[in-house]
Amino acid sequence: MSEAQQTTGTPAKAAPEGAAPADTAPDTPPRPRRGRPPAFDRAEALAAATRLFWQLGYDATSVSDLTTAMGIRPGSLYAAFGDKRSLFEEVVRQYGRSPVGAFATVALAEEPTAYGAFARILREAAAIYPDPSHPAGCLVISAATNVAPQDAGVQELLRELRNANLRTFEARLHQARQDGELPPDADPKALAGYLGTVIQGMSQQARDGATAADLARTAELALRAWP
Amino acid sequence: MSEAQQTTGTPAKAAPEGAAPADTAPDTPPRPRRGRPPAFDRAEALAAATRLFWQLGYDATSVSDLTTAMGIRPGSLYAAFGDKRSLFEEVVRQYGRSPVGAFATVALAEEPTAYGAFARILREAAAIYPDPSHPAGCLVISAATNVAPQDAGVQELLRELRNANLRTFEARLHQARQDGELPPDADPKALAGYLGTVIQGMSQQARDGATAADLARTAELALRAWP
DNA sequence: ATAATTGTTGAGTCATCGCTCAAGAAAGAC
DNA sequence: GTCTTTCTTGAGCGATGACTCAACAATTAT
Repeated sequence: MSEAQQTTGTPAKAAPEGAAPADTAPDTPPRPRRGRPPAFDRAEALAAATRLFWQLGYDATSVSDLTTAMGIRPGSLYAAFGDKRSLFEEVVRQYGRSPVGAFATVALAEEPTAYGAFARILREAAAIYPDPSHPAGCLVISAATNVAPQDAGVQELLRELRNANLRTFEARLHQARQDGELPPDADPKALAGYLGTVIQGMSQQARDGATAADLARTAELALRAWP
Repeated sequence: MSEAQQTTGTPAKAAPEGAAPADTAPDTPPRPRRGRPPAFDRAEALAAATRLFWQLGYDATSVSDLTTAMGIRPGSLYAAFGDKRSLFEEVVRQYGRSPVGAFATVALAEEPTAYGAFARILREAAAIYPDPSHPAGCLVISAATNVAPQDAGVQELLRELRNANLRTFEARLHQARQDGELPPDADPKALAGYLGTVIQGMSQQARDGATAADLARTAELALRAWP
């Protein structure tokens, strides 16, 4: 929810409008803009930045890396995205709306039972995390684990997203207990913590070279703990 | 096993003898050294470096951070430990010999059954990872997840340690199946991957604020998947 | 046309990075 | 004592970090 916020004391002129206040228009309305048009595709540049942050993490990705991968000069980057931190936040927002970043939310919304939802989440994680079409693992889990103290806010941002996911898991499991899908002595918070632990572990395993088959076996074993 | 190795092309003069070729003498033999004695306690300095790397990770820990925490000047650090990379490798070696870093190896050596060993490992991880007497989680798991490309070797070092642990797990489980402790259709590699996944996830959870009680419940749930 | 607006460019800012080195200080050897 | 060895010190190295800015280019508005 938090917006841009400059690191230095400059009077905040960056991040003109981007994709945040899209209101009710989901796609770019063909309104002709005023000045010189951008020479690069904003979505493509954002995707390139996403790949870099996903693979290297926030701190290890330099602005020089970013401008090279995005095919633009620093001035364009700062004019279009604010600063490095704002760019990262936009990357995280977009990742959360992408299929790869939202598969858990989608499964929770679509599956009628809690078991069905979490079984699907674990099995899809096993397929998605090692998928070679993108960097291994989950960006939210692994892109800001080692950060310098001055970038602690970035670490906190992702940590809060992870813990919010845990609370969503817990709420769904609480509902399942009320529905009688889980026994009355089941512990929603404990089960949510366990499932979150397995998911985060699977992301790390994928980054360490585990294959989709490896993770699929892990997912099936993990599901045997279901009450 | 690899020793020092300079990053730049200088003819390698660093890391005089440190603690590596300790031969058969486990403690420092009281042999009086020749020149000016060091003005700092090497073990204490190493412990301070360990805390920093453990908390921030390799890249996010600067040499300036290190010298401040260790109470020495850069020249002393480089004379005593080689370069930043060698210092980190020594930190990792010492961590692997410490109680906190070796609890899994100890449990595997001491427990007669595989189940006993892995149940103890999960329960001890639940107690150790969030212990406030040191940084949260496991240094080997979390100290080199986001590293710049030029430090990829550090990432590879810890990754290899993690994968070696997985192979140790797998060997112990293979033995358990041969002993009849596990059913003939049990899959040692899959089970090792699952247990490693849970352990790595618990480390991340501890870094995200999970308490010892939280992780203890996770450990018990994880053990329910045992064949 | 001219003005206003927006984007790009390339050179450049200051801070910090890992790291080095000559000079001096503290010990044992002689 | 003097010599040799080892460690500490403080200044400083080149490279890279995130970031800025004046000048120019490309578009719409009038």
